[in-house]
Amino acid sequence: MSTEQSSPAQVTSADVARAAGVSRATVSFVLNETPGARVGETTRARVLAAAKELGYVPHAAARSLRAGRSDLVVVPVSVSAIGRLFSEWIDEIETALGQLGYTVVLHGDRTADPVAAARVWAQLRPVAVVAVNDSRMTAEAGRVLTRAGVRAVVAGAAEPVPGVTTFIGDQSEIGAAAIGHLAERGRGRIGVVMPAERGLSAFSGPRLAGAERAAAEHGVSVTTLPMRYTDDAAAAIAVLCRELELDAVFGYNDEYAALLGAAFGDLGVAVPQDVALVGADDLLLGQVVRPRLTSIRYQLPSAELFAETVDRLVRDGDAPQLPRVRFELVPRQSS
Amino acid sequence: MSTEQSSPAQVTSADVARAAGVSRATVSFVLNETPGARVGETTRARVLAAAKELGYVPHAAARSLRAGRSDLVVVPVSVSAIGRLFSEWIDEIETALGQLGYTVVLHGDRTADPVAAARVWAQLRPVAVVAVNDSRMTAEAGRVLTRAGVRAVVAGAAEPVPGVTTFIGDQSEIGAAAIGHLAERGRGRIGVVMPAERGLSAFSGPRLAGAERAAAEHGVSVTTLPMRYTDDAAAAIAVLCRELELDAVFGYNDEYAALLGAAFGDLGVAVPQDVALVGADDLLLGQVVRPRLTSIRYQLPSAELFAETVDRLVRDGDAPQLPRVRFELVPRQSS
DNA sequence: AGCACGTGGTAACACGTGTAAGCATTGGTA
DNA sequence: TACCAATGCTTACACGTGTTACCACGTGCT
Repeated sequence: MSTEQSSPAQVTSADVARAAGVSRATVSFVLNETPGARVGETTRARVLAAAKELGYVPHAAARSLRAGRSDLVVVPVSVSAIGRLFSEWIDEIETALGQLGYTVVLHGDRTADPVAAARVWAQLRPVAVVAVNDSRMTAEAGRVLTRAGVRAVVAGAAEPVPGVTTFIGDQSEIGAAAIGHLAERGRGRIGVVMPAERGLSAFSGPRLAGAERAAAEHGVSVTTLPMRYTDDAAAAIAVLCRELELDAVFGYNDEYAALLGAAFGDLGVAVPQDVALVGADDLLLGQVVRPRLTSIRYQLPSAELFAETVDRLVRDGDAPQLPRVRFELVPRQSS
Repeated sequence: MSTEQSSPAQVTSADVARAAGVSRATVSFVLNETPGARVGETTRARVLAAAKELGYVPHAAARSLRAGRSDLVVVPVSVSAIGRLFSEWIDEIETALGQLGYTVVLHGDRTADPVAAARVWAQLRPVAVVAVNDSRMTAEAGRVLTRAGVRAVVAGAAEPVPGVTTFIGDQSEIGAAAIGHLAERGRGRIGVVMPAERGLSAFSGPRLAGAERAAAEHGVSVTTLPMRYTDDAAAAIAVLCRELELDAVFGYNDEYAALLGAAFGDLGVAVPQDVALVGADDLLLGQVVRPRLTSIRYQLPSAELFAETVDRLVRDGDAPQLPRVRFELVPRQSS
């Protein structure tokens, strides 16, 4: 009944060695093309054939356990909480790091406690953790990771995080730019949309803070407008804006601003005549809606530069500073 | 200079054992709360204190190597290639599986060859691979994974994949529903947008096939319109539609349809009078633009049910069939 | 013959963990 | 006193891999 060739549950390099009639060490030399090792041509061919025949796939855990380090890069990010801008950037970073030989995985847990989250990442013993837009990368979280042998700990934040390679991009500048622009256009009673969705507070908090800072400078008033990303919520906020007699709204980003803009239209409120509207992130969506949205554009560092920086950190333990993220206002029809 | 308490590069359970003055086995018993093990109360406290003091984090690779299985679930998905609908669903699946004790990671490589991709996933020796919207989960890829000890291999596809737990949702029904709707409204010369973006062909191919099938049934004509997701490309396609005298367009999904709808507006082409427009995926975006987009709604199984199915597959090797994905046309102003 | 040396390969250890098996001590019972 | 059982802990092995050290075997040179 049972045939000899029924393969074991897990195909290991020992199985390949047995099939090729050589030792396990030889298999390792052939499959990894180990520089210093000498293996005969016929043996090499026999090993490769056996590996292919058995469908051998190396065990990354065992490999990294032995090597003392993995090729894993963990990127904490909640897929539903990022717009197109960051999605595409992260996609490019994955590709760029992949070409450098790293295995990138995204991890989307929403553990609130930074240290608990860091502990989860640390369990995987990655060679790098890259929190491009995750506010949980605190100094203490960084220590947990460093202690677990993570070579490159990178965070995007407004200010340097001690012990962490910080990549500076101050979201509050976005809020400030939006309010400054509206104030210059003569608006004085300004609403600021705060998304109620989970996972977005890392962005919305700083944007609001920047808005309030700029409002104080320009002598205008700011009202926070908590809003969920639904049709009904937008309609309610539009009504509220009219009741409060606001003459401008900063919509957090283009998605929320577009939704609110449509609600204004349904209500007969003219944009920008009655209410000026400013979005952010410069998504294509802002050019799909009418009136086209005034927005604020990011200039993120190229994925290649970013990947190279991570690679340097892993290999040398040090790397040149990444350029600061720059923001630029793009005026369109809505303000 | 050097103090005794400078901790080693990697804190292991042996370090904890040394600090607590017990054996490594005892440490394992305490930290894992091993059912059959008996450890005294004072010893237990000493171990916990030492672990906390040293900031010990277990090594997932070593653990799963010893245990023979990991708690990893790999979800192949390119973050930039999915809309809001799938993003939120995947987010919920992550949460649900996380509560069942799994560690979910998203992996976004775009290796074209299914077997090569499967080999990359297999290296991580996950306990499950869940390809909810990845066309690379072929029968052969499934074999590679099964051979590597993956217990649950799940795929979303139009037809059952041999050897893989398939979760049926036929994207071609979307194209068919759109064309059927347009034909019933008296449209006869219909364009079908095909996105040129990488990673979307898994969706667009079946949708086009369904459209062509329905067109043959209803005796209407179909023209494919390859389009990138940019303002300029949409404008060019709009001009093309006018030249070809099309009276309707199925826009692949709401995002592409909205972009094209705006281009029609700029060109003075009236929607739906001159050209009817149908999107898909029922994104909120479709209700943000004017006219509101007729769309096609998905009904995906709940994340909890999905997670439970994966869990069953892992534990029992078998699970009840997931409900088929249902599609429903939502008529609005654009058609 | 004796020696050096290149070639092709193997044996054995280490990585960090979980757990089965075993050992010492203690208390209770015959 | 002798034996059993429970308690509390340790010793030792296995998981799959990479790599260092070593061995066997020619072959050419002195």
